[in-house]
Amino acid sequence: MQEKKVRVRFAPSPTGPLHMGGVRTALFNYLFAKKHNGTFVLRIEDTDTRRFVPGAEAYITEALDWCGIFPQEGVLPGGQVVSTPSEQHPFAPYRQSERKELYKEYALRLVAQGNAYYAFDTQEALDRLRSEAEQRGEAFVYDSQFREKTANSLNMTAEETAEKIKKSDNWVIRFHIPEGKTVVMNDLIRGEIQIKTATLDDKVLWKAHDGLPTYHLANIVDDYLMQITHVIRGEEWLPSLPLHYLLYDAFGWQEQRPQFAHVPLLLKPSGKGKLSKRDGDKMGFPVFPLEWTDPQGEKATGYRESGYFPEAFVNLIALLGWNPGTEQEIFSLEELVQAFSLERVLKSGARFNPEKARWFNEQYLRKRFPAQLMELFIPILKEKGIEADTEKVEKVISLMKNRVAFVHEFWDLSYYFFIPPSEYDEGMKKKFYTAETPQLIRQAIDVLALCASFEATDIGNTLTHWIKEKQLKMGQVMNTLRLCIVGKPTGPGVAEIMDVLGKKDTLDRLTRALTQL
RNA sequence: GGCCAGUUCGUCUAACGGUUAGGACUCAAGAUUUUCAUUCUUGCAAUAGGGGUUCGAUUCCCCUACUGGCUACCA
Repeated sequence: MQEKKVRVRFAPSPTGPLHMGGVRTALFNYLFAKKHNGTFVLRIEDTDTRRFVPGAEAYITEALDWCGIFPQEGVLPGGQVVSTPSEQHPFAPYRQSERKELYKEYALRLVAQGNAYYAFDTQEALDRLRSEAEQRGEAFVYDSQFREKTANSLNMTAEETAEKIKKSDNWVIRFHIPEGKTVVMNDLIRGEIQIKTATLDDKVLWKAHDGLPTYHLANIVDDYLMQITHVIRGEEWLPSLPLHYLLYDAFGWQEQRPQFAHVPLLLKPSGKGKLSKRDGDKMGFPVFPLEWTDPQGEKATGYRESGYFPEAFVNLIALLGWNPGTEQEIFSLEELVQAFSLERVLKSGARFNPEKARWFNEQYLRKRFPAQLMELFIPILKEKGIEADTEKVEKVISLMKNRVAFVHEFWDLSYYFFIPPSEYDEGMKKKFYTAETPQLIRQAIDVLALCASFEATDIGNTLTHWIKEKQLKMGQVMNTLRLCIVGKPTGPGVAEIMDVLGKKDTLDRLTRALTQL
């Protein structure tokens, strides 16, 4: 049998910024497509005119772009309208708002076939029924029983229906859930799932207020037209899978029905519920790939702005709800493509762990060359008013690289390379400052002044030679010198620090310590 | 409430009927070191509970509990 070429889509709706769970869904789609030499399509599902947020689509494309997840087909970064089909975009357009005209005929076809019907309930009436049911501790279901009692095209003549539609815009098209059937579905991750149609309600396919299809209709029609072979989406869609199966049946598209894979949700780091947009600020970590300012002007930080490398971000979300079955944890995008399979996607939700996220970034930071990190650190130094020569900055980075997880953490740990100490650690002073200390510092100045090359190993040798010769204590001397040049009890080796500072600065700092300690 | 799905160390996860239940993050201890960090070594820590099936259950089945999702003219 000839296997169909794999075609997957990521189909977000532009109602706000994509959060990391959404990015992960996109990533899984992308990995699956690449792995099978297929096509990854980006489609924008903007049928909800009420929740549409300007800028959200641009955010989505930019976020994917930052992650290195490039769609081959569909809506591309930059947002240009691809309205006519081309070789690269054979099923254009890819925004549902640009495809409006197309859905109506499918809705009408279902009505004509008896799989759907016009309903005339008002929003208020339904709301009332729902709240009444809720008060009785029940749930209102728009099911076969209700269907019989209310005004709709099923219990009206064709003329009456036509009349009513003509007179008012207040009609919707609902799917007619068949009675007494069991829908047997298959999910690539969860296996077989069965559900009785009696528990399903007649979902709206066509909305009255904006004259657009709902997600369910548009999604199925587009997946069919765009020849999608695999639908990889979040677990929150599992409950509508039976509807979607029934829709494929009603259209007679069983053969073209894609395979479904519902990926587990990302959960809050602690407490209840799925990861939501608000968690980030509360817990002190980003939930968005990129910074986002909502229309009300409220800002939420992003992984990019928090100093994460895109590779680290992609790596960490890939391992939430999926694992390769080996002990490898660090993966490039290419390696992920090779290793990925839907079979190894977990069924249960994954709690996001900010500490592990930090660890991932640390791993990627260490892989970077000092010169690369320097590029990122120099702007931070500039902000602090430091104009150091690149050779020195690169040396600092090399020395401090394995002490930080983020580039922005360099400053707090290495400012003393650029600014001489203005205060000295009290604890250290107590421990190492004695009556002989000034004398010791003067000697050190003399010894170091004679040090020819002033390179770390030479400084180290010179100092140890002097310490041994004078029968001084290594810890005592080194810590005293550290106190003088750094002012605090942390950092790389004293000789290394002196190397970076250079002879002049080192001696200056020692001299200054003589009067300031 | 109803429907669906899930449940292995605190967290992410491995083990697809037979393991001293493995790894990673975090934490703790030790070694190295002039300090701090790195590095290395070691340690703490889990199969939700109860029934079956089986010579043998983390693994298969059932019940309970808990968790998550859905229950819109939102996606």
